[in-house]
Amino acid sequence: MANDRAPTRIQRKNRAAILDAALNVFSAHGFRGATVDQIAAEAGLSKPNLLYYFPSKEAIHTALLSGLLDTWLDPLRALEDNGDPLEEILGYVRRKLQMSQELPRESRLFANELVQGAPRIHEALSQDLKALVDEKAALMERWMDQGRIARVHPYHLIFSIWSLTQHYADFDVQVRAVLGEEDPFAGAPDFLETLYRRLLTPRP
Amino acid sequence: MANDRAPTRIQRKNRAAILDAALNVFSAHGFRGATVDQIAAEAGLSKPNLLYYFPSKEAIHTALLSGLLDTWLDPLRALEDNGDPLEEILGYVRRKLQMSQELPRESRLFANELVQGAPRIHEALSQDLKALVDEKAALMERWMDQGRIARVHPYHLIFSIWSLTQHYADFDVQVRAVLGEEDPFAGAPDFLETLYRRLLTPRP
DNA sequence: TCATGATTTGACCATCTGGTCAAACTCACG
DNA sequence: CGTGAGTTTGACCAGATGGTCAAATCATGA
Repeated sequence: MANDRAPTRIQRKNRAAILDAALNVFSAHGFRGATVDQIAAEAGLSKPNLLYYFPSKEAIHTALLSGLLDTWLDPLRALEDNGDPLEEILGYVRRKLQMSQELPRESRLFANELVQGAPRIHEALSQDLKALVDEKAALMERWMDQGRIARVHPYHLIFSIWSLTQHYADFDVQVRAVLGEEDPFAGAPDFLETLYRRLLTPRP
Repeated sequence: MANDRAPTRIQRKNRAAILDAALNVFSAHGFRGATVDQIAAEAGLSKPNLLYYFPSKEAIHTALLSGLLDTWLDPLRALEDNGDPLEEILGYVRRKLQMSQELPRESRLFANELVQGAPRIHEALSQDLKALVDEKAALMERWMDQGRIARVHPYHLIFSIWSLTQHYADFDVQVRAVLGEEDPFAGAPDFLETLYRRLLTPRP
């Protein structure tokens, strides 16, 4: 059995292959829409073989989500009180947008989970995520008190960054259907920079 | 059989009940995650009875989507060249936000479909939706040419309105988990009005 | 009222799905 | 090379799922 000793070479390879395949399938069909057979096929394993590495479909999903949640929140964690507040926030926007471009599957994995009520990560949202957002919102509020950025509702400001950047990954089909040939990520960075500059530049 | 003659009273009632139940189930679980039994139960019908009114699960889904697409795009259609451009756009934002508040199931239905690659409405997106957006983007571009609103990429402007408003319906769980007690729709209208005023107010 | 079409249902079916298991195979290392 | 742990698989299972059908029930207007 795959116990909790140091993983063998084969274990590492197969676990990684399974998680990658699961990311493809879960992000494309949601939890209930994904099938173990499909994940196994995509990972190049038989179904029983896959279930030798993870005890259940649920376990794969959980492993994926919890393994990715940290990565997902890293850009926000990196928002700190160094230098110019506006540049800090613009940096966060840029990093988030870049993640949408480079990790669209991860974005859609979370989008699927959230839009369906987040039954499996609700706790992480109201614990870890809330704590992190509370902290960063407080930081932004301090910047506003000091007049270094314009005053807006800090939580809604954070929501806006999430929604504006993840939109390009989560609703990629729609964006591309509307834009036609034009690459979404050509115009997005400029648009978002303009938006947040105008929103947050301190006004007299 | 339910043919194409004028629908009876019972037909109207049951079809409506089915579509309402289907909206609940599809918006909560996505297409593959929804089951016919679940929809039938929620509509207060037996499964064979439900399948007497719609030939298949797919047919229910299609009927729902195409019936709702028009409603969904109405606010954008209402954006026209009357009065002040900025107020026109703010009105659009307000209507969209109101829809997120009042019709969250509809929003999540589309969100589910889009995030999973929109296999069933891809055509409507690249035909009707694209045409409508092209038209309204052109209108906005005219306003920008006339200096009546500040210049930004008109397509990304429209995407931003979609993402910022629908976020509150689609990712409701996350928003509420982070906000705690505070009602999301308390702060959202002000935040969005401020955002679009600052973004679009013509600058010297 | 009663005949006829509309509506409803229990029983059923084929397929899919998550998961199990014992047997077979492979690999690393003494 | 042999051996025991690690790995893989074909066959299988129970329950869920989309869908069918003939028979029963209901509603309505002539």
